[in-house]
Amino acid sequence: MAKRIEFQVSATDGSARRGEIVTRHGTIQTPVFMPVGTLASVKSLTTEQLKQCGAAPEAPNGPEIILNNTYHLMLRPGVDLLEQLGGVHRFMNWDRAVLSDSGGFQVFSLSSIRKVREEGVEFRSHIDGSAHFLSPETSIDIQQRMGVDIAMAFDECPAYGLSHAEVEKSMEMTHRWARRSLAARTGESALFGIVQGGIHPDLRKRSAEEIGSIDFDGVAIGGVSVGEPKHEMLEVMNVTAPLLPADKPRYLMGVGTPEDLLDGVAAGIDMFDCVMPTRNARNGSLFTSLGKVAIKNARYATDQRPLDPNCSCVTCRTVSRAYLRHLFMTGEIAAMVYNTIHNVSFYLDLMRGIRQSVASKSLQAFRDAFLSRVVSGEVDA
RNA sequence: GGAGAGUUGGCUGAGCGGUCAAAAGCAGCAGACUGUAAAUCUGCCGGGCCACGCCCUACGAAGGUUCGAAUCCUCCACUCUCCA
Repeated sequence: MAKRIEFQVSATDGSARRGEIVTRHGTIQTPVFMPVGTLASVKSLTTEQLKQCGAAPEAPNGPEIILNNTYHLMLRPGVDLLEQLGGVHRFMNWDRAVLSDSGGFQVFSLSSIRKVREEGVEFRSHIDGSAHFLSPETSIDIQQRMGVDIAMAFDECPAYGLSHAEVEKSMEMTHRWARRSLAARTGESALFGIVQGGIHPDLRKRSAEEIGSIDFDGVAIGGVSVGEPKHEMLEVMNVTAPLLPADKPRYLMGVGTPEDLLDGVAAGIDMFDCVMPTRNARNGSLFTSLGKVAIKNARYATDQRPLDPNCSCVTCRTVSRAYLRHLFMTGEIAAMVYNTIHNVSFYLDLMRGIRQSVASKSLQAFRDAFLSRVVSGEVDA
């Protein structure tokens, strides 16, 4: 069988890497941000609208890869149906790459309705209470049957605040699950392992060595963005990233803010995903080149300027802040559409800028310029 | 003309002698959101202040009963329903 993905680094800037990942559904320029489409949908956008995100009018727009979620799709519409309908790509008319989360995050986020055992995790459906089981074997099976380009090993994402001993125990199980996940992989999906270890540097080191020694197609840092303080997340990232294999993509799961992305790339991360641009968009919190805009704020009621003067997404090209505020305040669906288009575009544009700056060895300058603009507070100027 | 019901903070609407500056919802103002149980959640929401407590003005208007009234009585104004 041909390699499931090919990863190549074309340039570096310090620890930062500029590269690309070739998949069966197109090539991904890295470092990359992957919008989250949990239920085979980037919330509030049609697949066509998603492809219109991003600012470069001449270039192919839209993300080159998105996420979906094993647990959520397993419940609805169910993997049998997805398989019967030709997989997630065909299902949502998406011809670019898809990475699926294994359900490991739901071990954390749905902790109140699940039971973890060595064999796997028993979930009670958050929809109807019915029992569902995910293990390394069943998770990988589902991900493969969905036809994703990149599957994730099934891991246990531990909560923040557990003791060293508890995190260690969890991590060791995640390591066993990692080997079981790889053993279960039989299809064409690439498979990434996930490093755990909480906020403990010694555990992160052990986990990076263990996961890095397994024949995965890429390695992820999991277990962050679970409520820990920012500096803890950065420390985990900075301790772990350098220990990961240099010839595989490195994926920081669930991160993050624009600043986090800059820090992550600087630490040598190649892939990110986060619900922040999409969720915040629906909640009226918009990222701009000049800082955050809470579009519901009264001061935008008569503001006829574009949301972000430096953005050329559909939203910023066509409507005013005043209109966006009106749509948001009145609960119009279009508010979420416009807001999501912008936030996703902003993230894609940010990553494009980051990639260019790594290629030209100017990431630090790019970062400084970006942050000085964002903190200057000129959104309302 | 007759009988009855009602008038509460921007709106709807609880309260029916003290624990009421007055429930709840909405609207409004602000904040949060990091591998999505999120178009969600949280806080504020009469005014003032040397502000975790105090003062002022408040439940249609005016009088009254009472130690104490949004709550009881009198009268006035207005609104609504039904019967002629």
